[in-house]
Amino acid sequence: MSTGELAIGELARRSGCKVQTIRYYEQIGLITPARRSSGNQRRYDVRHADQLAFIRHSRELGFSLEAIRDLLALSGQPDRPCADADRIARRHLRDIDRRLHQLAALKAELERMVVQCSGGVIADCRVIEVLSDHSHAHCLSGDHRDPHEPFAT
Amino acid sequence: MSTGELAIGELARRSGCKVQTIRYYEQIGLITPARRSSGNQRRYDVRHADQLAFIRHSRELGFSLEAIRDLLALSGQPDRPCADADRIARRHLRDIDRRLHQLAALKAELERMVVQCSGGVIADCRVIEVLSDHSHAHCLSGDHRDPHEPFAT
DNA sequence: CTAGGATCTCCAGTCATTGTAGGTTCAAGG
DNA sequence: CCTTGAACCTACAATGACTGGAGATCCTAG
Repeated sequence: MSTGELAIGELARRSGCKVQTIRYYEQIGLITPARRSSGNQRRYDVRHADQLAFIRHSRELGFSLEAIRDLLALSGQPDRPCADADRIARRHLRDIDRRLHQLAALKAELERMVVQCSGGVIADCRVIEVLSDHSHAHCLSGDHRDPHEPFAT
Repeated sequence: MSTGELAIGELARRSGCKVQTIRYYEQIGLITPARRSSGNQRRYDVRHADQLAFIRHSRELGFSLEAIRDLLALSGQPDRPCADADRIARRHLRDIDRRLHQLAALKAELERMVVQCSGGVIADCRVIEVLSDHSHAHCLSGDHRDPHEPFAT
């Protein structure tokens, strides 16, 4: 097939998205549905590759799919003022900034914990002690993150 | 009731966890199950408040429930060496640090996007343009975050 | 005794995917 | 033409860490 059309696997390879993810994006209406082959397989063209590149880059920058949906709609209307896109980006920037401060505070506290750990037994361990501390007196800052924020480790 | 026992709502109020969250923690075996009243309601004592304080503080510091499970087990064995607790904390610190760098890079890119937006129309909007850029040529750093990381906005 | 707030269990939903099971299609090699 | 086997299809379950709701029960103050 050299019609210039891409199968989903090829699109996935080029865009860096997984096959499943592309199908998911179609399912939630984030991308326009693909044309189907006679055997019901998805066939894509270059517009889809661009859309996916846009989405992927936006995701890499931490935009939610909802924000990306707005941004995509915006990008399809070149004549409208860009205040909306700017507003979305600025709000996102504020969030990033807030998170950055939170993380910095957490890092400081963790570092103090770890540095002070004497390498002895649990009973004397600063790590456990700090975590156990009801009063949070060890914290330099009350700037703990919102418990709703998803995190890891 | 002045037996020193707490109902779940009182425990929630004191610990800052939501009632639902406490039940959830019990369900997944993170905290020891509460004694039940004759009418099947949960009754807590001070040990539970301590456990929850430990969990909450750990969550605030970004530890996962799995890490907290390990930490809790450790904290119950005061005679064992604290190397394990230290190792968990250090690994978490590395993660935080990595995330901090990623966020800083994202922030820089977003700031460039936003600053360059001329306030004109979408067609000239740098925000959209940067997001659309297939080549990622605008990025100062290739240090984009792992798309698996949960994020917002 | 009654009112109402607190609690109970069970289940569904969130977000952004990822993974699996079981079946179909496609393209190339024999 | 036929067979392989990789890639594709749909549909559904799972992840993590909760949150929220429905509908029933309990507890306590008045």
